[in-house]
Formats: sequence, structure tokens, C-alpha cells
Amino acid sequence: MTPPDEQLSISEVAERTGLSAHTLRYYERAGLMLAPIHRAASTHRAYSARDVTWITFLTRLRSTALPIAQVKEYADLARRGEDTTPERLELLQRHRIAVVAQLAEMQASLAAIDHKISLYAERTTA
Amino acid sequence: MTPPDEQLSISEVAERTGLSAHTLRYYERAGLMLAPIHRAASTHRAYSARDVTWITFLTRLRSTALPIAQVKEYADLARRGEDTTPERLELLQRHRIAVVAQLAEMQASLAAIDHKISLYAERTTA
DNA sequence: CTAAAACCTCGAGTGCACTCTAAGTCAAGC
DNA sequence: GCTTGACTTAGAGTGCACTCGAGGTTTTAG
Repeated sequence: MTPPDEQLSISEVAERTGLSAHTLRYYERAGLMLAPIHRAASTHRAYSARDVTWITFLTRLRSTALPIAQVKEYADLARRGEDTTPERLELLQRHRIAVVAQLAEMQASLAAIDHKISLYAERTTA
Repeated sequence: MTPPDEQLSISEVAERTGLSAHTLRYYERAGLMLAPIHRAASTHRAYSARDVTWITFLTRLRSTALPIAQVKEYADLARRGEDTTPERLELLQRHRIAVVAQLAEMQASLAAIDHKISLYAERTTA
């Protein structure tokens, strides 16, 4: 059984997502959260599993170079509800194309680096 | 036959490399060039084919997120001559590992995005 | 010869994404 | 009950990589 509504502190979320607590607060201020982060009987943030899931996906978007402004756009759409699904789909599809292009360029660059390495390796063993 | 020593203006190099003229001057100031860029009977820069080849490789390093400071390190080594080959090889090998990791992360992120897209696509057609 | 376009240097400005600081509040262990 | 460490906010600071602007010179086309 999964714990029904486990609450996580900011440092626990930081650890799980690889982001710093500073960055988590910054993202929240920037309007990137899907829902307001719950405060646990105090002023301290208490993240839900859903929050962590979203933050994890968010970092997937960020790590593929989607600017924060566009992550916010996506979050804004998601907050507006089900009927923005087509827009979100389109945003993701556009981004997908960019990611595929990035992958191709990175692979080409890796090939160039590998080529150079092989030239150097040859020279040092010779 | 290849033209023996074609001279290119900064805007021609900009066009060929995809960098702006501003960026080319900036890179030069930052010490990233292998050799001083020749000036053609005037104050204007005249790039050689070798320069362009290096700039192209340099952009491969940059596009795989090698910081400018490390590109400079590499260029500094290259300028010091043949006997820095081992250091350059090591730098490239270290970077290669980082690039492979980036590729893996990007592929994982692409998979996550694709998964989300498939959920959305299902919902919009349903 | 002249006008427009391309180039030059130096230094300042920009945008992005954090990252940190200060001054305080809250929670957990002893 | 007190101390220690984690948390809070608001706002300032940082680092990186460009990017631009001003003011001037050089090249090129007519």
C-alpha cells in the first residue's frame, strides 16, 4: 500500500528531485507549481506526492532546455483545467521536435569529439 | 582543387559557423582562438580555412556544454604545442563522459515527454 | 570622388537561471 | 523551557555567455 498522503518537507523534496531548496522556492515564486503548495499546520511547506511528480516532470522539461517561461505557460494551462489539453499537447509536441534536434546535434558533436580523441590516442601511443 | 589560402571576412565566417560576428570577436578576446587571426592588409580580420575548422570544432565543444573557460584551457594547451597532446586527450575524454551522460539524461527526458504526449493524444482523440 | 556598407575597438548592457543573505519564525530533542 | 537546526520571506547578488552601442575607419560600388 502506498502511504495515502505523505507530506514532505522542502529539504526532502530537494533531495528527491536534485534541486536545491532555494530553487524549489524560486520555482514556486515563478509560478511553476501546478497547485499551491500546502502549508503543514504552520508556515512550512508540505509537499504531496503529486507535487513531487510534477516537479520531477518539470525538471525533465528544464533539462531539455525548455525555458522557465514556457514551463510556466504549460503550468498555467494545466491549472486552467482539462480543456487546455490540446494546447498542452501542442506545446509538448513542439518541444519534442526541439529535443530531437538537440539530440541529433549532440550526437554529431559526440562523433566529432570521438574522432578527435581517436586522433590523439593514436598519436600518444605511437 | 581546394583554394590554397582562401581568406574569409568575419561575416562570411559568421555565416558558415552560425555564430554572430559579435560572438566571433568575443571568442577571440576570450582567448579561444588557436592562432592570432590574420589581418588582411588592413585592420579587418581575414580568417583561414584552419581558423574556420577550429571554430567549427569549438562550437561542437560549446554545444555540448563545455564552458568557455575549458575551451580556453584546451586552446591554451594546443597553442603550447605537440607535447600537450596527453592533456588535451584527457580533457576531451573527461568531456566525452559528460556528453554521454547528457545524452542519456536527454533521452530519458524525451521518453518522459513522449509518455505525456501519448496520454494527451489519447485524451484528445477519445 | 563619394556614399553606403562593412568593419574596427572598447566598454557597457542584457537575459537567464539561479543563489545567497538577513532577519526572523518554528519544530524537535534534551 | 531551551537550544539547535530547519524553515520562512523579501530582496539583492552572482555567473555565464553573449549582445549591443558609440564613435570611428576601411572597403566597395557607382
